[in-house]
Amino acid sequence: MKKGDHLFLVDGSGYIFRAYHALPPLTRKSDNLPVGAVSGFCNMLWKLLRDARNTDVGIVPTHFAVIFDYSSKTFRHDLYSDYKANRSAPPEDLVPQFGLIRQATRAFNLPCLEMEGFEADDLIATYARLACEAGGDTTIVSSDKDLMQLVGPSVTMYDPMKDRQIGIPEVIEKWGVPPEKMIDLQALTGDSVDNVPGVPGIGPKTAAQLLEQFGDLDTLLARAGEIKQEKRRQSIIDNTDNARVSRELVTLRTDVPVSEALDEFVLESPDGPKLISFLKAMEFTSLTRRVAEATGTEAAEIEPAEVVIQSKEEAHGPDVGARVPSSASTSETAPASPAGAEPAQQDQNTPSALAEALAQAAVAHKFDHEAYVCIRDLQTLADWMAEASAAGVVGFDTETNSLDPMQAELCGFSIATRPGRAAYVPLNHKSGQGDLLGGGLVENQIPIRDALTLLRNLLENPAVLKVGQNLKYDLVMMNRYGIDIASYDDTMLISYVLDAGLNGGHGMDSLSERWIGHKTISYKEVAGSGKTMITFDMVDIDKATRYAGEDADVTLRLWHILKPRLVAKKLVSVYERLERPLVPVLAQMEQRGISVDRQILSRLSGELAQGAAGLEEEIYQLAGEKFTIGSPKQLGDILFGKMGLPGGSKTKTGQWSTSAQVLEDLAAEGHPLPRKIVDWRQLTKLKSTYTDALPGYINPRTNRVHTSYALAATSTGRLSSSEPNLQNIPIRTSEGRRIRTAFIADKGYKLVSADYSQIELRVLAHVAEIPQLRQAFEDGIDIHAMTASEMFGVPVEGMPSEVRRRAKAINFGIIYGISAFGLANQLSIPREEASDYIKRYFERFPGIRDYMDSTKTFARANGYVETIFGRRAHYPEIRSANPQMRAFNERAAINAPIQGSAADIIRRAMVRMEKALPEAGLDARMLLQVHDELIFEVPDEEVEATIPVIRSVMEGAAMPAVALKVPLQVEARAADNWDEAH
DNA sequence: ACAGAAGCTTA
DNA sequence: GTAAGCTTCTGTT
Repeated sequence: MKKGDHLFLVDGSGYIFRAYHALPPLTRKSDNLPVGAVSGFCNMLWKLLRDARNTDVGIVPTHFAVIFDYSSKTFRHDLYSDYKANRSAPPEDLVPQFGLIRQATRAFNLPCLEMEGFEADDLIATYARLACEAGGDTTIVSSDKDLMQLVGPSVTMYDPMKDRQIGIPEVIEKWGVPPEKMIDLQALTGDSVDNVPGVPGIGPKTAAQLLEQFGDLDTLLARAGEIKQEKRRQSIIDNTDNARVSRELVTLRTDVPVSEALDEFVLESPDGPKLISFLKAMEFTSLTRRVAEATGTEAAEIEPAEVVIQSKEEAHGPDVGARVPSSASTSETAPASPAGAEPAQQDQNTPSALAEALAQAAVAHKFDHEAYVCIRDLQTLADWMAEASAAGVVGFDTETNSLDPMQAELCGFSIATRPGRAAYVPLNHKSGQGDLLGGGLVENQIPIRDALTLLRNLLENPAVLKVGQNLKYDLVMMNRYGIDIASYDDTMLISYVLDAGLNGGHGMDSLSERWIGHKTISYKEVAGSGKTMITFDMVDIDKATRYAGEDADVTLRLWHILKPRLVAKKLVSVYERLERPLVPVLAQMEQRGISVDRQILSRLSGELAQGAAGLEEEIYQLAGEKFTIGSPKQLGDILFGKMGLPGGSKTKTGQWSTSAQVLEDLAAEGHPLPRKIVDWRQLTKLKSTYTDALPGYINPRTNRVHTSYALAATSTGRLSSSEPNLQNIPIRTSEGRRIRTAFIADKGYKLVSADYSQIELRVLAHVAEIPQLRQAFEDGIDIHAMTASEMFGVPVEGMPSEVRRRAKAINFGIIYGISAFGLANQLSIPREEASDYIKRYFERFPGIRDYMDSTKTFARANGYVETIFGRRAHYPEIRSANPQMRAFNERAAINAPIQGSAADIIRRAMVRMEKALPEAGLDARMLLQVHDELIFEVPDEEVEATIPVIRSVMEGAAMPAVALKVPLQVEARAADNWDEAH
């Protein structure tokens, strides 16, 4: 958010009531569902978004959010227990519309905000303040007088029903005081609707006159004796305290601990199909038509969305009654304070106190595996589904017969509704004693179709938050059974955002020990290990219930503990922008997989085998005996013992090093054997790791290779790929590149590879603000040649390639937290010479040294470093007393913001890409990510149209969160195989 | 059957 | 000099 930006904040709850009373009642034709307020709300939003120029606002918003009351119970009740006491419950036919209007907001692709313990007005006040501080303007879409105190030079209000703007003059005209005195005025007049006492006998006219006379409330109260009118004087003196309390009640909080940053409210173009789907479900025909026209969508082809109608008990909104989470109210045990947490002393209803109580309950509630329920009939399952949806948050876990979600079959699933309360639903457990065709199905399991029908309602209901641990697995799994999970959190990812780089990892077992102090049942205990390991469908159902129930229970508890910490550490937007949305994107990519040509690999494998066999003969000849070439120990004995070659370095275990570097050096001295070893290693490496292993990963069902991406594996924010790792497919040598030719597009498709050019150096130029680097990238100059020219005074024209090569190595060295030792090794030059290069580099680019020093200082002070998007990487050992350890952590800390920022950028690109391609009407499918490269499968005839979309999404991926001072450049090519596309 | 070291592949 | 994962060999469990 910056100067010139314009934020619209819609008072959603206020609008509901006004629309309900002002507009004629309207019901959905098919089932008499009341939807009058929803209709008014949708029309109002559409008008604001599409026809802003035709309304009195006349402004096109850049940022937009809709804000709701969470419930009527807020911190104000503790100031004044009678606050809003005389409010009656909302009309029956309004209640279901609370939830529908929130769904409408999401259908419009707009942020939908609410916070327990605060009124919508407090959130509005807070965001208006934040916008103002960022230099932006705000329009509050509401006509509520309670919000008028916020009006100012950069904040106006807009009444959408009267199409009228309310600025400073309008406030004065209506109330007789300027906006900044509205609080004092309301404190005097009170509010009968909200039961704010005020001073009896003082109305707006008198209040304005008194404030005019005395200036402000405090002065007025202090000098009340001067008031001439006897009754008025007495009333004010008698009600001094009431006036003060009233002032507190009407003062809006501008310091709500909001979790979303303004930048997350950037207005995005409406998603035509999504919106139309909702409008159709509501049966708003004329608005559906208008939206279809404006977004160029064919409405007839869109199915109505499934909308969830909330009951009075589930609905959030003003006056539907405070919801006290069940786990807080029913926890019998006295909550103990978890390590490092402050005891909750403040009142129970502030959001932080509530979260604290829940976190304590999650730790304190004791584990009772026998209490977990095993669900074996439909009615019990239905009851649990209802309990889960009433809870609003549910721990969820699937149990399957394989670690590979692309091959696994569902064995059952578990849910938890509050700490200690969980259930397992066995669906596909087999008995050990089966007939010849295999184990028979155990009796009394709910038929999988019936169970999934009920489960679907829960998983696809966006009003219920599903909490998983490594949810990508369950997402892929449920996807394969035709279910799309909506609204979810992943405790593994929350932990990763909080603690990347810290000890312990982010698996459920270690999180449970660390945060709850509870050791979970290990998988080994239920399924055994090694040869005798059984698949989960063979596990005894009682055992499975204890294990699976605990998984869901622990996951939900961890969520109660970890989620509030995101808020406290201001990492919510990292989680919600860079982690959570990537889960379904990666789930899709993994499910798509990529085609690999078996023939090419097997032909290559044969050639490699032949080459290696030939080399083996020659090696035995030269060595004079047969030995295991692949054993560095034996090889070392041959080379440095038997043959007496000059031994280079030794490894840390005291063995002779036989690394490629050592062997290359020996070869350069004219010894024939080392060269053969190097070549042999290359061939056997390619054969065993790639040509022989890859075909084994081809999924028999899909005929494609499906890698698995880990989101929470690296300290910097990069992804990792495994089983198979498709991020280290060879490219450097011509032999290796032949492996890439085996990665092919389907018939009628091309592979498109799009990679960021020099993204880490560009990030470095941005964060360290190096003018020459920035200029060079701006001008599209060869960056390594420019560096060489600056350092060695050699003109770029006709520069010897060796000079450029050295500069390139130095540029990379800088990114890796350079050391003279490392650079000397890389370039095979003396350490003194490398040292001299570095010194010269720092002289030419002093900003680099500043960046490195300030990063080290920051890391030492805080124990972590940050990317440009706020992701943290922890390096606690940077304070180590061991100089080697310390230096290593310093280099890692220097590298992490660079590598991590680049990783964040491509993550943002991937999240947007998954939406942008279909929005552009393209069938291109994103398949792979290799750190700075994305690989797509694109229909032949769409290649030309797709590449510009890919480029623009990738090149613009940092925006609008960060305006890079250096342009990003993406190179994209299409071909039949990966080798030619790259 | 498992774990660590060494070595090699990628960005 | 940063960040990963996989294979082989080797010694321990």
